[in-house]
Amino acid sequence: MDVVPSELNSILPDEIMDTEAIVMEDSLPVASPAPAPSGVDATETSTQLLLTPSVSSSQCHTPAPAPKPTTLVAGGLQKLSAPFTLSANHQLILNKVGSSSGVDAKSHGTPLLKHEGQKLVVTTISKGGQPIVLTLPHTAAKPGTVVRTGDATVQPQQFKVVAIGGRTELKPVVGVQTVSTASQLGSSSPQTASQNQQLKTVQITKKTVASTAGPMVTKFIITKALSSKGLSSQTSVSPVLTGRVLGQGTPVTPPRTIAIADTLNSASQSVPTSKVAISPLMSPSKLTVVSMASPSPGSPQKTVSLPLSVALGQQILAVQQPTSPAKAAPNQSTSQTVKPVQTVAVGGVGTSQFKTIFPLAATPSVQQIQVPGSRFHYVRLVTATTASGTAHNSSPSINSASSQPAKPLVVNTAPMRMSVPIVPAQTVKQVVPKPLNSTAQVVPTQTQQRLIMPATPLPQIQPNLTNLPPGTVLTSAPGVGNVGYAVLPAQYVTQLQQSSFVTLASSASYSTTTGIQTQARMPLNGTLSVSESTTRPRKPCNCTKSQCLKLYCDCFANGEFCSNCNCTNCFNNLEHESERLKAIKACLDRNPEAFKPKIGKGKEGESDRRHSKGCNCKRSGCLKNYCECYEAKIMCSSICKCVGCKNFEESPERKTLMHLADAAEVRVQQQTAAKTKLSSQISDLLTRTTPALPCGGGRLPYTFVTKEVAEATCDCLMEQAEQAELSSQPQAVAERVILEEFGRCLMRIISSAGKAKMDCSINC
DNA sequence: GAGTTTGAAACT
DNA sequence: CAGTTTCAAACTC
Repeated sequence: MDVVPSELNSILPDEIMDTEAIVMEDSLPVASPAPAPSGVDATETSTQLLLTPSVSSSQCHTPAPAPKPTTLVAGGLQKLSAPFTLSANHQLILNKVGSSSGVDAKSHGTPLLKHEGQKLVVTTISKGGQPIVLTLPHTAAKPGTVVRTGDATVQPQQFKVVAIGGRTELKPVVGVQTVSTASQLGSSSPQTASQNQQLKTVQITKKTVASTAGPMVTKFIITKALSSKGLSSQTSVSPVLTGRVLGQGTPVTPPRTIAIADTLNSASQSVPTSKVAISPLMSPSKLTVVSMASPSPGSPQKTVSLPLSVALGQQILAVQQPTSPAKAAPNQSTSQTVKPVQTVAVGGVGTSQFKTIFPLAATPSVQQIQVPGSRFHYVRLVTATTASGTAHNSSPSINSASSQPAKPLVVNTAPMRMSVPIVPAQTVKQVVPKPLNSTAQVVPTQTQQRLIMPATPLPQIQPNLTNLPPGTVLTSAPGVGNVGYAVLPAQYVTQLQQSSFVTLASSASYSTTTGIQTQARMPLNGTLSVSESTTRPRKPCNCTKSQCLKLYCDCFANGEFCSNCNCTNCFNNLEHESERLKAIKACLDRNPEAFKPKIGKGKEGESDRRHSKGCNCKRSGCLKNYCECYEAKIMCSSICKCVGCKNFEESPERKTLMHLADAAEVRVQQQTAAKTKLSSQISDLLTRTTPALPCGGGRLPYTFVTKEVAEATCDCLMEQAEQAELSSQPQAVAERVILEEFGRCLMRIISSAGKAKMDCSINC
């Protein structure tokens, strides 16, 4: 992976997004959160991972030196406590427990995970310059509210690494270890394979959620198949993050370790890398990284190879593919079979999103770009610089990589898969990337697995890196070196990859997609499943005069390309990328925060969410959707300039409206439930009435109740009725006689059916 | 579905 | 910064 120049980092934002938590609900069994050690800031939780450092060039072919925990996260090790745990179903769970603050995310050589409010930032800037950023939305504790980590009432923040592949055996985890136990790694840890490498520390720090709504749990799911042989192969190719799960407070969970490979330049051609582009999330979301490595149940080393280079929040999450033992051998010629890059695009403001990460066939690296002041992180896609320099040199040193930040960037044209979100079908576009020297091309009907990126250099955009539209992904443009970017909304990246998903799903070796989809349907907070939230169709715009290049257009305002909209003369697409970029710049010139979410966190003591600018309603009373506050289901605040506002807490009008809305919603739910039930009953009925198999079935052949049989039965009943009438029988007696006849008819039918069935059984 | 209302965005 | 115009969504009929 190439290195982002330090000077660039200095101008990039350290804030990724200002949204709600990605995932706030965890229904999966997890280890109990370890109690925070004494002295821990009760308002925060943290998890630190001990990572192996990048492998130097000399280490690629030689055994790595003994483990050497080199860096610990600022903020005090004593605050570490949250472990990774690996559940029985291959789920690596990183519980957030104790915490510290003041983490310097830009400390080179210090990968770290920190949480700021609802924002969980996992930043790894190794010596190789490879940053890892995991960002979760803010969830700042309310003033005066203290939630103690380890408190039974507080659910743990979690990172979850799930291996999907049907493995029955857990691999020993190597690599995840809290700092407090770092010293144990080299001496007592059985996962000695990791001892050959230096250790890096990753800290995950998150303030404990203290909202009145109750503790929230952030769950980050990374699904990966376990590397078949884990560490043994990783030592030569990629740095391995090693560690061990702390058993603090979780005696039932045996300490396990996980090896997380760290993608570096040295492995850029042979070590898979995953990327995730994530748009700001306003509501709980889950991110799942699907491992494409085939499971290796027989692996002697219970090791999870988890390449990690992740950026959350409208950005790129780069995750290195697990390096299989064989493929990770020093001879990188065998590494071509490794699916390298995964990209996840989680887009959409204000909606829960669930995206999956899929491997790319190519091996582009990811450059994490942090823009100061921006809520977004940007990632530049780069391939290994030159084949001779990195691809074939099995041991490029990390330092050398970091010292070459300005390598020419070339988008790898090899087939690769990128983001594969669960998106509404209507948004699906299949795109076939063109060669690098060509412009972007969208081919809706083809399914080649190449990613096309707009090749347009964006000199006019670069000065405004801090305010690119949500979901924008900066990718390297061919032939322009580091200064070339292509701007893609994450949503579009998502669209680009849809075809890959299909192909992926059809591959036996990537059967994990089923699991992902299953997870995607897991309910969040018991209200809305991820699937529902992500598959909710984006409202199409109807722009006619703005060309969808002004903020009037919701698509454009949300940083999305128009897709299946009703707009006319739309320029909000790749075909008009240059115009679009100009429009973006124009908007940013007018308002540098034009693409930032309007609904953000309010001042201390105020509601968690409020309109950033406030509304200016005059006639609606702020009780119609004309009002942006009301539309966002938030109260008007002091910064609103509305007239006759009725959108405040005690407003009787608002309460009435809310009640009506709730009632309507209940009715809709009831109707939906009724429809579902009815549909189920009909389906069941159809199943029942489906002619049973003549042989072997437990049911009688209902087909015996044919029209003729029914008519004959009716004749019999009528005959009984006539006889009763002729004999002047009382009505009650007549009815009884008719019913008895009906019973006899039924018995005959059943008997005949049973006999036929029996005969069939004999014949069969 | 057409027409009206509304308020944000854009413009002056 | 204020006033006006433009625009598209929300709303009504």
